[in-house]
Amino acid sequence: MSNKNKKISLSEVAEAAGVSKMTASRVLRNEGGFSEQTRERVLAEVTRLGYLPNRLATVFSGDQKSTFIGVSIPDLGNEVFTHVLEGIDRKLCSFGHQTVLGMTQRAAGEEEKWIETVLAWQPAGLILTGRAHTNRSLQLLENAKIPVVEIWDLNSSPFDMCVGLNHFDSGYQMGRYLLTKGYTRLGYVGTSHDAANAAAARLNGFDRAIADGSASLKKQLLLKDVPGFYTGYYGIEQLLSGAPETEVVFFQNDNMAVGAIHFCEIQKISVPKDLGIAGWGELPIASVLPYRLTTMQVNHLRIGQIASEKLLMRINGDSARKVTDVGFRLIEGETV
Amino acid sequence: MSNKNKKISLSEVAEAAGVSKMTASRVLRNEGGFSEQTRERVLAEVTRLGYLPNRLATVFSGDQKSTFIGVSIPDLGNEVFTHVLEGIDRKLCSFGHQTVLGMTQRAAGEEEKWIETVLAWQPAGLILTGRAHTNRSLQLLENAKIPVVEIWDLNSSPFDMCVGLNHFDSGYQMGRYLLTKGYTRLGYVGTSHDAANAAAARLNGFDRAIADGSASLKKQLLLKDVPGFYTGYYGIEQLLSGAPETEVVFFQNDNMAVGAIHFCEIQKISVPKDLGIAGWGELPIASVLPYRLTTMQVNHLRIGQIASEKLLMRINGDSARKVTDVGFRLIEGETV
DNA sequence: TATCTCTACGTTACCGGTAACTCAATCCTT
DNA sequence: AAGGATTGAGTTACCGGTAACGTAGAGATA
Repeated sequence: MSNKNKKISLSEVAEAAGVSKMTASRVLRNEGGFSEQTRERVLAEVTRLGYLPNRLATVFSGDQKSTFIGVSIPDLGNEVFTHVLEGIDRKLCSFGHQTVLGMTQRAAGEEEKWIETVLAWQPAGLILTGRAHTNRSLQLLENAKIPVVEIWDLNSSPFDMCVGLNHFDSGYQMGRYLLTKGYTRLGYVGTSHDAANAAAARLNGFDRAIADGSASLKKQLLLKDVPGFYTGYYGIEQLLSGAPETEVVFFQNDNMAVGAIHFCEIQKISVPKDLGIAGWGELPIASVLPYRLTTMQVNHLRIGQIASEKLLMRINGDSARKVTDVGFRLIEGETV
Repeated sequence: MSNKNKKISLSEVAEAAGVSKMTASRVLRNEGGFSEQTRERVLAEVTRLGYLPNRLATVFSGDQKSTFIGVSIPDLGNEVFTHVLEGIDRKLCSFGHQTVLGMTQRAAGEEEKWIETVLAWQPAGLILTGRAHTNRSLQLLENAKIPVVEIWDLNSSPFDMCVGLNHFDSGYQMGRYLLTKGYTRLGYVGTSHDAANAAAARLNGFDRAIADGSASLKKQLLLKDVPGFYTGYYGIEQLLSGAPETEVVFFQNDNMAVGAIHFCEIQKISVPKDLGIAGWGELPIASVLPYRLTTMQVNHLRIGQIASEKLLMRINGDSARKVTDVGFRLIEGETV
């Protein structure tokens, strides 16, 4: 039945049906210009031979547009980005597009290499996490002439389009909030691993708020590890041993904050009486706590959905807003 | 500089360099048969024009093999599968392949549709989660003549290759373990949402162990929701209100188990004194607990890595074992 | 000097679809 | 009955690369 390693092409279907491949093509696209008899014969052969069209051919020849969308995210291990990716893929799928994944923050220059590879496949558009790109990356994007959405950190003058939130501002707001709570000796624990440098922007905002309020950032710790539960656990230990007078600590994300709370429980440090803890991102892990974690709410899924929507609009020739701010919301929990 | 919406092709590079496109092609592939002078002229034009090869053309013409790998996972919202996906993408990337993502378990028949779409792009191989496929899906895979790896649930006679663990056995072992701990009235809480039906297999195994031990499964609850923290929280509440005499509950995964423990804390139900709790999958969320959760350890990342390795071997013409069992390990925690 | 080989190219054909064009037979119109 | 429109096709060219083959000129060899 099936010839060795050779896929059935439209010509073979056409030949089997006794028509030219152009006629077969017309039948399959229901373009008209064929008789009912011919239609049935062609479709019968399609089924019998198990014919599947080769999208490579149509896209390559320029007759159809590609439906690939390249999506680069820093890290699947980071829960934050899997939510974003889920939002993206859901939306893209429902509009008949395919997500070509790239994890690009394991090594420097990885993004550039990935962009080059994926562009060679003629994608219809690109979604990139973060706003830092090499010059050559920008040149490649320029030449590609396809819509590009940068997500996560807001960029008032993006390469093309942008969806995210102002991480600096969210850090600043958290700083202001902690100051209004009466804290004067604040700490920060994060990692140097953050992909899009968004966490660094949050820290800068936090710093600025403290400077504006003339309090002091006693200690900031940047661990060389992934921003997870354990990093928070050991991070708080390390911070407190170096700066035991710290009154409140802002963490890179909720996972780390919850790790820190776990440490406090074991060490009988009362939260928030002895030490305040604030997280960022409103991750599911925080639901585990018997009280509400003070954190910053961000709608990750929505970032992905909006990014996809903008891209699809532009692919369809419509225009889309350059910058979309999804914002953030301070959750006044019970941990500060 | 850049012509409207038209990408630079090899012919244009060749023309600019004053050679035929064949010669330019030879230079780019470093195939030999050109002078140093010609090489320099061609490469200079490549840089100047920002030429990027069109992989669609070479793969389409059959001169090169595709480097796409289609990967279907049920749900990115389920942490378990993001770990598997991470393992897959890391390995594939490092061997120059691209992951084309598909989330296929939101609606029935979604997988079949996805397979058809992705096959049209001539992927080099496929990784599918789960072992249940429609007849037409199998027919499509048959015609495609590319390697396929089914992951997650073990299948002694897979379509092509298979990596995973025996979910039935893992449920059985958990059941046996709980019986040896002296429990006689056991419960189960899961969801009907489980993608690959692997959770159903675990429940069957659990059931069998209980039957073999002549204890009784008092109540099993299948919620119509995602298997997360909240589902566990409300699931245990519902189960206990219907069967308060239950002594121990096995959950579909750790997230649900931790949610249940949270409920117990609030209700002043002592774990494990008043109620035993067992999870499955050893997810990071369990690290939040001040004691070790009784659960089943599974190396998710490794499943993805092995699946990719087998696929890559077969793509390179080597043979690979049909079935790989990554196994599981009971973690005897402090919650039963 | 005639032939032979090697170098550095150029030419043609092909992959699998579709657009654009062509064309014969039939039907309709006045 | 002649001319025009419609129907149901077939033919050719093209997309961007590469394999396979062809070839002119230079240098080596007999």
